[in-house]
Amino acid sequence: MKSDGRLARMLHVLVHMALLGGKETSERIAQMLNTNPVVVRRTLGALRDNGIVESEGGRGGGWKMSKTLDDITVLDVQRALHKGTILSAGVSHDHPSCPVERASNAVLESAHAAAEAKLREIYATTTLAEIARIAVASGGEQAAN
Amino acid sequence: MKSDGRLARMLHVLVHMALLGGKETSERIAQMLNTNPVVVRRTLGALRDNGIVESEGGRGGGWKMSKTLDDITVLDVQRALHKGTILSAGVSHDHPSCPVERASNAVLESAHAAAEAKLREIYATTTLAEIARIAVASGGEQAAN
DNA sequence: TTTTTCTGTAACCTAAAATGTTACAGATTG
DNA sequence: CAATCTGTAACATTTTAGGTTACAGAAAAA
Ligand code: FES
Ligand code: FES
Repeated sequence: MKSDGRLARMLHVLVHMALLGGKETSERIAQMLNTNPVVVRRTLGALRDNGIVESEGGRGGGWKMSKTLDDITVLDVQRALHKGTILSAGVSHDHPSCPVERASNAVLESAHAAAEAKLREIYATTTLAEIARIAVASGGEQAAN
Repeated sequence: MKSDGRLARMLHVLVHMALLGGKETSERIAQMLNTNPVVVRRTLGALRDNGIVESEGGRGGGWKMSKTLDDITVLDVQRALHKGTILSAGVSHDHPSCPVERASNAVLESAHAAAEAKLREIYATTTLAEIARIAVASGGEQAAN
């Protein structure tokens, strides 16, 4: 498949919106993401349904944040975009009654569950404010670009 | 894409081969994986190139293990199948000069690196013998199936 | 009230990667 | 030589994110 870049893109957009003032239109966000307004509406729509941003139609409308960067974690955005687990184990279903297949799957699933726990822990303790801080700190020189 | 079940399948096949005697043909393995002999050759071929199994052509040929279950870890099989990292962060490349995009990507990559470290640690300390033990212990009753 | 500017969706097409399939070439044994 | 295997090439299929086109509807502005 094409790799899933929604989480990275949404983090980018949210930090952008918070840092550079207020409302942004789908068209402008599409330009900064190098894509199409429809893709933006689709993806930001999921964040709206989870109370992270708000949208307003009509002239002068657009998107704005519903929370501050301090009140949004990476995990919040992740959950808005994908229900269910973050990682998946890639098990096999070739011979469901076979104990060996079940044991193999169980080992892989348990390992992935441990890795996912680690990932969720980091996502849950990383706020978008932290990303903004890193960006401001590291991007000072290149900001004039 | 279709989800990648190669690791799970290969664990299954290797434990099967070790437990149920010696040589197996691509045709027989394909039946137990509910697939095609060509898929089996492709996938087992990667394990052969990494010294985990050996193949022999011609009449009476087939596949057999090059090591014991104790000497193969899940990580060995993983590395034979995929070079490079296990997890990937799904970063964005929409605006490479933007410090915010870079910070977002960096945070995601670092989180995934931590999760991957956990995963590799488990893979590296789990031998196929352990999978065999779990299968034998849990599958006793259903083995008659 | 008409025009302009936005969002919201439906209904496609495209891309990428694993898997499945068909068809042979080549090796090895009997 | 015949039979049985592996090794590959060359497709077709499946899945899911992303991209595109085309409108409908809402709201401000004129
Ligand atoms: S383009 Fe606006 S923050 Fe990156
Ligand atoms: S089919 Fe042989 S071990 Fe599962």
